[in-house]
Parts: sequence; C-alpha cells; structure tokens
Amino acid sequence: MSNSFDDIPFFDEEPEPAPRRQQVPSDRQQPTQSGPLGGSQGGLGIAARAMAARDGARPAADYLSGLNPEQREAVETIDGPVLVLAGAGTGKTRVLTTRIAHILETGRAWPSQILAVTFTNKAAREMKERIGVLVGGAVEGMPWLGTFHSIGVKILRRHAELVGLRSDFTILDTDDVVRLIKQLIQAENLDDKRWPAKQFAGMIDGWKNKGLLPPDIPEGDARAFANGKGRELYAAYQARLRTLNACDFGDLLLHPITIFRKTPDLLKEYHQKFRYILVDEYQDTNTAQYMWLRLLAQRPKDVPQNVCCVGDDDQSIYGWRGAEVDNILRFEKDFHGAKVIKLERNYRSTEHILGAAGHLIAHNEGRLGKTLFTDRVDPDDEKVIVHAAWDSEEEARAVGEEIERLQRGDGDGKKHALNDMAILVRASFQMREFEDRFVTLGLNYRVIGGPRFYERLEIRDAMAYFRLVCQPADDLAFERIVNTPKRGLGDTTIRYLHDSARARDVPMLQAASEMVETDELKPKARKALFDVVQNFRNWQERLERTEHTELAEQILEESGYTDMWKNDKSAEAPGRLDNLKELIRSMEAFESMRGFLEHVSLVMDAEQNENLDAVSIMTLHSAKGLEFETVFLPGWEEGLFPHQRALDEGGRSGLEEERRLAYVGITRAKRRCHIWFVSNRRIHGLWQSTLPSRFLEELPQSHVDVAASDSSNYGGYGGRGGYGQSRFDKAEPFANSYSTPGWKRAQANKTDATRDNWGNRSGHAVERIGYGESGPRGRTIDGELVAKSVADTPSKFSIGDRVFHIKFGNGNVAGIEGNKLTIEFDRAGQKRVLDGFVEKA
DNA sequence: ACCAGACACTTTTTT
DNA sequence: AGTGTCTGGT
Repeated sequence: MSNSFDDIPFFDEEPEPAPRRQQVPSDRQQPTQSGPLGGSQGGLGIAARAMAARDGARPAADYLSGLNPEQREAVETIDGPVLVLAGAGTGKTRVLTTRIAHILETGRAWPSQILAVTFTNKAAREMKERIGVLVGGAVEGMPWLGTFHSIGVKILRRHAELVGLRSDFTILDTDDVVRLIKQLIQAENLDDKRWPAKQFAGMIDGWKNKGLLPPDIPEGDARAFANGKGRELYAAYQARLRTLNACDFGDLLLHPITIFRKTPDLLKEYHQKFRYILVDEYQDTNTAQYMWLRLLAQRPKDVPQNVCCVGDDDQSIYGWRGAEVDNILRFEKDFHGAKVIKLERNYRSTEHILGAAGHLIAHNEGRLGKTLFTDRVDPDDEKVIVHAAWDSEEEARAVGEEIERLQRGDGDGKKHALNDMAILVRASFQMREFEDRFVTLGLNYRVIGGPRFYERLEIRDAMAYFRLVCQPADDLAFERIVNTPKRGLGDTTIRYLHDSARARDVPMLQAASEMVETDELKPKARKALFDVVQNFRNWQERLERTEHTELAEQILEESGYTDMWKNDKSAEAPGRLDNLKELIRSMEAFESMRGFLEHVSLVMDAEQNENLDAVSIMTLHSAKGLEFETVFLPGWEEGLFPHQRALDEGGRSGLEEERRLAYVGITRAKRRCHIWFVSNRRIHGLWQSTLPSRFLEELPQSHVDVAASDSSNYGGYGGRGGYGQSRFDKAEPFANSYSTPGWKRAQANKTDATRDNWGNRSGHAVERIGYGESGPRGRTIDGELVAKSVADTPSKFSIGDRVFHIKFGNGNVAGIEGNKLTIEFDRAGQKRVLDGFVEKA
C-alpha cells in the first residue's frame, strides 16, 4: 500500500469550505421542524412532558427553571456559534447537559445528531448520566458523546482503509510505542542511550498534538534528534504502525483529519450528521483537536454553525502537553457571529475562597477576565488559612491533625466526612509523606491518579495474550509474551524471528508458525515455539465459540502465565494473581474480547471504591473539575509551586500557568481552604531550605488568615521580601500581614513550643486575624491515640501473630511499640499500623 | 537465565 | 535518597 500520508497537505492553508448545499437534507432520520417527537416514534425515552411543552405558549420547561439568566441564555442560544466562558463552580456541566436536553426536547435533533466532546472518560460518563436524568434515560441514544479519542476511533474504524489500516486496528499505549521506537532506533544503528526512545516518543506526541505529519515537522525539530534523522525516524514509525495495523493515540485524531481532508464527500456526510456540536473544556484543546473540530464544525455561509464551546481560560493548565489557550481566545474570529456568554456567578465556594482565588488570578495578564461572585453571605465562613511548617514531615503531621480535628468535629461541632476532604499537591512525590503519615494514623485515604490498574506488568502481559489472539499481526504483543513465562526462547531466537518476519513482511506469529516447520531453529527452541504457535491457533479457534471470560482464563492457564506467578515466591505475586482475577472479572461487563480490548485501550482508569470514607490525595492537575468541602494545599514554596522547571522552561507564561494551577486548587474548595508551606524540603535527596511561594503574597489579606504553628522556624519569612511589590499594592499584599499581631504572636510562641520536637508538640493553633478569637484553641496532641492506649492496656498482640488489616490484607506482627505494630504484610510489605486497625486473622 | 551492581532520573497526564 | 532500568558478568 502506498504511503497515503505523503501527498496530503496538512498545515498550509484553510481547507476547502465545507459543503455548499442547503442544510436539512432529506435524510430519513431527519426530524422535521416540528421535531422527532411529533410523530409516534417511541423508544427515545424522552419524557412526555416535552411534547406538551412544545405546543403553543408553553411554560418554561422545568429543566430550564433552575437556571440563572446567563446559564439560560447559554442553553437557549441554540443556533449559531456560542462560546461559554464558565468560571470555576458556575454550573458549566449543568449548562452543557441542559443544552443538550433542550436541543432534544425542542425536537431540533435526534440524539445521534449531536456531537458532544469531552477530554476525559470521566467527564463523558458524568455527562451521560446527567443528560439521562434530564431527559429520562435515553442515554444509548447519544452515540456521539465521548472523548476526542473515543469519537476518533469510532470514525476511524469506519474508514480505516482510507489511511491504510484495517478496521480491526490495535491501539497502542505509550509503553508499546516506546518499545517500538526503541526497535526503530536500534534498526537505524543509532545509540539508544544517546537518543532515548522515550524522548522521541514525546517528540512524536508533540508533533501529533500540533497536527504535524513527517513532511510537516519543522527543520529544526527534524535535525535535533538522531543525528538529523528525526524526520526519517518519524516516517519509519508511521510506516511501521501501518504494517502492524496499529495506531497510537495521536493517530486517533490525525487519521480522521487526513480522511476528512482527502475525502470531502465523506466530510459532508458528517456535516449533515452532526447538526449540533458541543465541546467541553475548550481551553484544553490542542491544535490537532482544534483542526478536527473546525473540519467538522465548518458550514457554508448562511448556514448557522451550531458549535458551542465551553471553557475557562483561567483553568488552562495543560499548556505543557500542547493545549492552546489561543483556541479559546480566537473563537470569535473562527466562528463569525459568535455569541460569548460569561458565567461568573459561583455556586460552590464562600466569598473568602472566591476572593482569595480571584485576587491571585488577577495577577495574570493573558486572560479574558472574569470575576467570580457569590450571593452567599455567612459571617461564620472561614477565611483561607495559611500555615507554616518546619518540614514536609511536620506538614503531613499537621494536615493529618487538622483532618482528624474536622472528623471529630472539634472545630465547629460538626463531624466532617473524610470524603469531603482532599489534599491537592503540585507534584506526586509529595503524596508519599501524607500516605506514610495516614498509614500510621490509620486514617483512610485514597490516591487518585498515579499508577493505574491497566499499566501493571501482569495486566499488560495478560492483555498482550488477548491482543495477539484477536489481532495476530500485533507483533508488539507477540514479542512481549513469546517468552513470558520463560520458555527458553532467548534474545537470539527472538531477534532471528523478528528479522525474518520483517524480511518477508509478515507478522511474527505467522513467521513463527512457518519457521517451526523448518530446521532453522535448534530443536529445543523449535519445540518451544511450536507450542506457542499451537496454543495461539487453539485460542483463535475458540475465540468465536467460547465465552470470552472463559477463554481468557484458559489462555492464562494454558500459557502457563498464572503458574508463573503461583510459583513466584516474591511478595507481590499474590497481589498480581488477584489483579489477574480482577481483570477477568472486569471482562464480564463486555460482550466480547475485542470490545474489552477497545475499552481498556481508551479507558485506562479503574473505578475506585466509593463506599469507603477516605481523604483524597491527588495532584492539582487531576483535581480539576472536582470539588470538596475542605481542601488542603501543601507545598506552596518557591521552586515547588511555582515549579522551578515551569519557570525555567515556560518563563512568564509558565509562571502564569502555575498561577492558574493555584487558582484551580483554591477554587476546588467549597467551605475551607488550608494552604501550607514549609521552610525545609528534601529535593532529590538533599535538604534544602525553601522560600514561601510568591503566590502567598498575591493573596488578599482581607480573605486570608495566618495560622500560627508553634513548632516552626519561620526563618525570617516576613522580612525577606525578595519578590518586589506586586502590582496590587493598594489591595494590601499579603506580605504585610506578617507584621500583624497574629504573626508576631506566632513568632513569640515558637520559642517555648519547640522545646519538645516530638511528643508534645501542639498541632495548629489558629490565630484568626480579624475575628478577634481568643488565641490558640484546643490543642491536639500528636498521636493522641498513642498516648491513650499505651497508658491503658498492653497490646493484645504479640510478635508473630497472624493479623488482618482492612487495607493491607494479611500479615505477621514483627514488632510492637506501645500500640503501634510493625507488621510484615504478605502483599504490602512492612508497615507500621495502630493496633486498633488490625484484627487477629 | 539470572543476578548484581552501575547508572539515570526525579512536574504536571489523558487518551 | 530512593527507585527503577539496563548492562555485563557469571
């Protein structure tokens, strides 16, 4: 097949304007102006009230009645381009879902004629649910609601042959991509140390985000890698993907773009199909997504372009992975006659939180400018509280205490659920300290993000087996498992197999099945390979007639893969077996193995246990879109937040993105927001003394309190003043508050409170500037639980006891100090736990 | 095939 | 510092 990429102009000029023909083609499926509900078609599940509402002078449909005027305008402005600038907590998702419901209920389109795009599966899922509630459960009727990628796959599967693929192509994940590139680098006789595959994978990703195919990449980029072979390597990669009948994530967007450009008729069909287009989180779109969207959204003059993009330039935090805030800024230019609607009424947070966040973000220059406000007035609302700690360990301890305090209800007499609290960190290494602390406290927590289920070794191995059964051309899967478990097929054999497969341009599995008929291999290798080939033949045969979960189990059994882990005596092995069982279990929800594989490649997340009451720990990035009653923001220090690298590499715009991240963090909070900074932090192993973040100085004094933490060394923070005055002098920069009575009190306190660095340290005494409260309140002793039970009862456990812990499973007691047990867990390794959290097994 | 020691890497992450 | 990956030796 010829290289179908070579002759496609990609980034030069505007594509041909979209179809010129009149809208409203005579598609059978087309609703008339009176709407799809006018007739007696059933099965849409749209509530009957819609029909009543449509006729004559109707009262506002009840789904509209709860909206404020701006939201309502955003929902009801159906024809023509609309940009909704929706600040944090202003009801963005509500607008989006209500708008879809409105389109459906007024009979302007069938569910299948609405294209609604999100970035994450989670957002897509949530939208589906909420539309279902509004419209009465017709969620299956919205086949084109999904992520950019899942919609991309859907389109691509229909027209794969136009870009040289078969419709059963495989979607490779990052790991596969890196392995593939590594092979290519080695094939070029390049030093794979000097030119790391991972780095090149990143470059390709970057190019694809910009919509660039090999001919389009800038000279400089092409030269910068692999002794100037960057472009060739990229082209070789694309070619290799095609022979593997595979795609990477970028291709899921790029291929459809290519297809639309080279087959205008097809694009026309999509134009007719998608009468309404909606995009969520528009500030996060990258160039490729933007191109894709424009191709689909463009309409001839005089035909309304029914595009609605919703976004918030202040929450654009993905510039580093190719998002172009410009897309949002130039919306009005791209779509003529666009109506821009701002949503600024916030329903989430207190005025203090909004005030703090708003004042901070006002320091950014490149923004469209919104100011969030709320009607909520409650003198009991807490200000944002800034805390200082000596080091990250103390920070974790203090946060833990605050959490327990809220949980007990000491503060306001209300007991707070752990589910309502979150710790949002800048970088994931910060999480560890909190986890350690919470383990010791026996405080439930859950980490959001981080290493994912489907990325685990054993899961990826198992998936490789399944992939190869479904898609015998998947050489990457073949290479992954051909010698896993060990079958005596070493590097030499595999390399030989690989080379001869490439030479004859056939998949490796096929090459292997031919090779075992010859004498090319040594008898031992030949036998081993023969067995592998036989196995795959068997499994492929069973694919159509065996229940897929059953087949999956058989594959793992017969291949010896489960045995491999059963025989493995390492600590992780039992956990891995559990994960494999979990994998099979999760397949039950799918109709076929293929369906399951598709799901996994697009939806990498596995759902969390929602029933457990636990504090959430996550990065600021993954917190976007979420909200919590109480939010803890640790690590506000120069170098960490704003991150040094963002500053070094991104300059001013890097700093502004960090500031937006801070803004996102604060605006996650509904009622309480605690910010922490430490004076000493260990970075890459060495202790460094750190300066408080400049963002602290950018917070307005009127909405912020300073907490006095008595054990800390403030290191002359207030006097340092190294950042110059902010542009917001008249609003009293935060730095000034360090000369307030509260601050001085804190300074004075530290002398007598630091005397005991461990046991008797008081937690946080919160000094409320402006509320005139009477100084530090109820002091929480660190490890209160410890103190209590040590005095009362000797531990009921003894060394060697077999115990069970709800999170870590079974283990043996290895040590006892008071009521703190050191336990050697079968799966989780050694942990220190309070004895109240384990029971005798 | 397996292990030990060297070496590298250390912001954010979805799909 | 700590972890994970890769190489080179046995």
